Amino acid sequence: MSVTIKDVAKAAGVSTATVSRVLNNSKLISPQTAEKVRNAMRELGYFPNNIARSFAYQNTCIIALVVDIEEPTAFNNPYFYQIQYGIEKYICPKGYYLMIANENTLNHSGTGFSQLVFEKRVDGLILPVSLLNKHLVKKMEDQNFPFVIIGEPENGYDTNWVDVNNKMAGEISTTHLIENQFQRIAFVSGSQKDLFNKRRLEGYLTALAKHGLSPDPDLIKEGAFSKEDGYALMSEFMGRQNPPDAVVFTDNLVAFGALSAAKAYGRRIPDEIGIVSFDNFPVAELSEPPITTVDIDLINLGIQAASMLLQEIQLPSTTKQQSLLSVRLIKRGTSERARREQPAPWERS
Amino acid sequence: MSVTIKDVAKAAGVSTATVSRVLNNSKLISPQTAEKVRNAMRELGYFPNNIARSFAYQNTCIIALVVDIEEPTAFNNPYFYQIQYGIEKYICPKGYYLMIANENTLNHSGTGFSQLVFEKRVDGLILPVSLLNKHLVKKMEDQNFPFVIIGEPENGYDTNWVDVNNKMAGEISTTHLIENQFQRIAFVSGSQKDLFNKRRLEGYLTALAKHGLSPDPDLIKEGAFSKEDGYALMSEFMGRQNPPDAVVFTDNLVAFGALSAAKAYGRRIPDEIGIVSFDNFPVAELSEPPITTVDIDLINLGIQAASMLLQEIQLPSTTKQQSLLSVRLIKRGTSERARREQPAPWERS
DNA sequence: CTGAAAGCGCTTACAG
DNA sequence: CTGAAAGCGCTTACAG
Repeated sequence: MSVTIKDVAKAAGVSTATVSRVLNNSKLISPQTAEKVRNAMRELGYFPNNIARSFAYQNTCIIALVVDIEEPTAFNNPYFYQIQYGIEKYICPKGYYLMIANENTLNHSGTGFSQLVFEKRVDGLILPVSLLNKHLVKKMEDQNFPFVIIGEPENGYDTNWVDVNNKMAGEISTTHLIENQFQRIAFVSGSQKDLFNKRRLEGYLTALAKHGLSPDPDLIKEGAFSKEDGYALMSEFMGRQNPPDAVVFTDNLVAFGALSAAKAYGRRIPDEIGIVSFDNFPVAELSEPPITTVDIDLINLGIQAASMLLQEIQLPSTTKQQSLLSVRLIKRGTSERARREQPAPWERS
Repeated sequence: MSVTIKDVAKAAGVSTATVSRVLNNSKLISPQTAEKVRNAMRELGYFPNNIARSFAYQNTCIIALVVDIEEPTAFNNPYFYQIQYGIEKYICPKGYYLMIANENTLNHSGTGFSQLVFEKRVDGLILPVSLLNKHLVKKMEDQNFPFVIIGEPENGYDTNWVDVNNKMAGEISTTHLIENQFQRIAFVSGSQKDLFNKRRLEGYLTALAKHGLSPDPDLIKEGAFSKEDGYALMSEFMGRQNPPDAVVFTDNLVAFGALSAAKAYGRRIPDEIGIVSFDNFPVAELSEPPITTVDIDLINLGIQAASMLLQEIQLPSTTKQQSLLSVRLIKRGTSERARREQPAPWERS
């Protein structure tokens, strides 16, 4: 059907081995021969058949990102997609391609993502920690199959993983509020069953401790997931005898709802209530005032995961790697109190 | 290295052809033999090597979605990702896998996505209309390479494509405002160089015409892309002698900004100004009041594209298909005027 | 119903 | 520097 290495060999008057060597830029080939072969390729419109090449090498140069998405609300969270973008961006210039597999659909039609591994459809896997189950990992390790986990596993499980520094996120957000003279800082997270939320809480507690503030259990809440949860929680806070004067939220939408509540109750932001949240999307910049957030660079997280995986594919090692990415605070209107009415003369720009 | 069909054949005391037939559920095989072979597979822990299978069939059972994303703002738009989800969901149960290729990164490292085609890395392609250039399409057509375009091409270009019914979107949103007794309805879109914006405008004009309203050029604006654009435009509208009493926006964020402006100017929504927008994400539900939108089912768009592509792969045809998906209006607080103070008795629930 | 053999299009160790 | 040949692990037309 299409032009093969054989046709090129015949046209150039050389063997297929020589054509193959030209394809692979082998140093053994004389410039004249290479030239001749390349001309033949051009004339015939030859393209190497990657399927055959894969077969000879027994690899695919494909890695898969396994995701775990149930429609439709997951699309409000671009989490996986930024990671995906980072991965693709990193691997493409290195000659690798990205396959996307959704564990939910895979499971409906087979044995889940392990088929990708055992049938040699991909050279490596990046998967969220939520899909890490010991049975499967055991199998992959037995095969020396390269994989990287996104998200820190529980119990210091020894495997390749990358994560953002959630403790740092909790710490810098809290410290920022403390530096803005907030005194009673509450902490509102999702489920404390999730390790990343535990880490964030640790960071919050560390920041308080470093500044000699003692934590108040009444100010630590978990299980908030929606705008409505945020609204309800903030309302509850404001109804108290001794309410917090600032809140760290681990979720953007929750913070958005809380901000609405604070405004509805007539509180001035940030003078009377300070708010800091995590993640920069979707609403941090849209609210009035815009919300100070800990920005998490998920594109970079993807890049790190991909880099770790390709390294593992190219030179397998028994030593596992872990990588924790730092985060940075984007200061916006919900947290920065004016400390004096006028800047000092030397501070004017 | 790993277990092959040969090992299974030896263990089961049959030929490799027989093992292969069992793998493919051939009807020719006697139940007893099949049983024997399956047992051997189980004992040896055999998995078919998909690379070899691909090689024999000369296909990969992979299709690629080519996207066209530049970081980082594109992540605020989940457009591609919902489509991606729909595609994956459709193809996975049919034994196909999804590859993601970003034209931007591909171009940096080679000849763009055409390498996917010519090197036989994928069996088919789904690509956005923005990447349709005649040179490439010509090549793919010459090869009978299956592909589907997302988005209606200009000039009725004859190829397989899917799109949402943008004209319908423009029409139902405008009609909805008319039915709520709005009289001077403005239309604000992105660039009218984009066909989908032209189609939306057509729909708007059609709705006006059907209700005997004549369009006013002063009320038709293009080139709005951000929250800030929306704010500025709405402010400008409200400063006029004869301002619009409602606006159709083709972009969510623009509508969000416009809504802020209207509120800042003390207008009551929807009594004094009606607003309808397109797309349901990210802000339509978050604003106060929430914005009435035309919901575009991008997951379904992905499913339709995938379905069309697999059909093309499985039974190639010279006839091209086009598919236009209908849209529906989600009525929210920015458009529905109370027509009477009290519902009629028979309407009370 | 089953097997021997050719074939899918490359790569590469070996020989020269 | 180049070529003949074996090999990567399946599938399938052909013969029986």
